[in-house]
Amino acid sequence: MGRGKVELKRIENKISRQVTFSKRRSGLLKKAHEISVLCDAHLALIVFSTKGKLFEYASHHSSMDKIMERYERYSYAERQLDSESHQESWDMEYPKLVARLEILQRNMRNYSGEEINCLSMKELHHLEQQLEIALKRIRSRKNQLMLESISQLQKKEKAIQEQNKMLAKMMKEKESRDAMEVVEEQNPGEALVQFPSNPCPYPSLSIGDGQFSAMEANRRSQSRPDLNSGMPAWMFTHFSD
Amino acid sequence: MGRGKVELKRIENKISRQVTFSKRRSGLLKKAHEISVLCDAHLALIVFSTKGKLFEYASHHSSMDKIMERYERYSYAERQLDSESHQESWDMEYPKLVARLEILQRNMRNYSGEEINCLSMKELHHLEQQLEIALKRIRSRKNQLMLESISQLQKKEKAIQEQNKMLAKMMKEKESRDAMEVVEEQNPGEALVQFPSNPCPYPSLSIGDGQFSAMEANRRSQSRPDLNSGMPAWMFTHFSD
DNA sequence: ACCTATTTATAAGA
DNA sequence: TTCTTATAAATAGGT
Repeated sequence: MGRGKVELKRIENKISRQVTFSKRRSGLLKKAHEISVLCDAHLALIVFSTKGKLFEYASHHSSMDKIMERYERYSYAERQLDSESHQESWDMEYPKLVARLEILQRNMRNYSGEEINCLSMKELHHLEQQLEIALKRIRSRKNQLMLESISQLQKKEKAIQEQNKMLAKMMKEKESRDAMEVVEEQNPGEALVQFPSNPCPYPSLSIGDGQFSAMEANRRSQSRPDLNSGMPAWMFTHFSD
Repeated sequence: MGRGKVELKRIENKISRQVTFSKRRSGLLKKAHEISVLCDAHLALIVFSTKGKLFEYASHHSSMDKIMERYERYSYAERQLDSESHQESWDMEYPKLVARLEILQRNMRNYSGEEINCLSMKELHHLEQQLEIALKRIRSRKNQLMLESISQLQKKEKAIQEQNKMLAKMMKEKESRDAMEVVEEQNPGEALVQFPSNPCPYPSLSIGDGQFSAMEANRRSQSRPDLNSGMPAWMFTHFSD
């Protein structure tokens, strides 16, 4: 509709794209409003421009949140089925864990808001089960992290012991060499036992440090009150944070 | 656009409302798609018909979830301020519990998004504890509902037994009266025992029905697959749903 | 932002 | 629901 027909493809000219966006956006919002009034439909419309500006419409009936909440509840069943298949593979990759947690949060949202006053027994029960699942997953992930940490620690322990042995051997050699020198040169001005200035030519190892750095590289650091009762603080010191 | 002009008001005729809905819905979805393609806009559209059927559109760029998530991030700051004030009191009434759950979700949201890839042990642990708290509340609420239900049932049971007694008494009286009549009138044409056409002049009572109607009045009714394993379905029959 | 030739959407009817 | 068609609306391209 307009002077010329338009192909359904991205408008390359930035200016006319912007103009078209503005025109069609208002058209879309208008039509959304019309259908909601004429047909008594509940609807929500969210539009982000290319530049990230937000425009939204929600029918008079309900707020954006209400509708999104309803949507999520609606599509819960399907999602559940989607993720059901992953149920088994528990050590799933991070992206999947992300997705799962996203769904979980969504579900939590569903049950909050004014409606929680009116949650039925069934819904409460459902929620409870979801949370139980969430907990299971989180614990499984925690466990995985701990096991990884333990195995890392064990590796490092081994490496350090290796180093120890080596050092002990070096020391012994050095001692015996020194003793020989003392015997041969009789020069008491020198220190009897002298380590090289860098006593450890091997890569420095410290237990429990940095083994998750890749994983946790761009985590935001936020100060939150620490509610970690039940696990003594020292337990966390093996995990970079 | 069409044979006649239309006023912007709810179409009262149910049939034409439905027809208009169907037509305009597809128009709206089409336009939504067009603007997303032409202008490279990210958008999400959710439509519920009056009867509760869901229609949705999400631009190719991102899933519905992504867009809703983005939307929520957008309006996150404001919400945060709203609920911040409720932070402290812990054993609170429902409205406050609602607020608390909102905060919980918030926290969950914090841990999701791309950032979740990098959750640390500490953060996982924190999350776990929050979920445990949420579970506690939900269970406590469930318990409360069950206790309420039980006491309601007991009340009704009593009332019905009361009624039974009364009916039995009435019946007995009627019988003896009839017997007397038979003796006096010797008229075998009439039924020997005749209840009034409405056998129960008392308000009809049914166990376990409607005791939560006020609370659950405006819950939407949607058919979802029942995932409530662990509690037999019949258990829910005492709760209106 | 406004204008208007055109294209599109759709109301009514079948 | 789907199709047809007259007409109302939306809007592309221009100012």
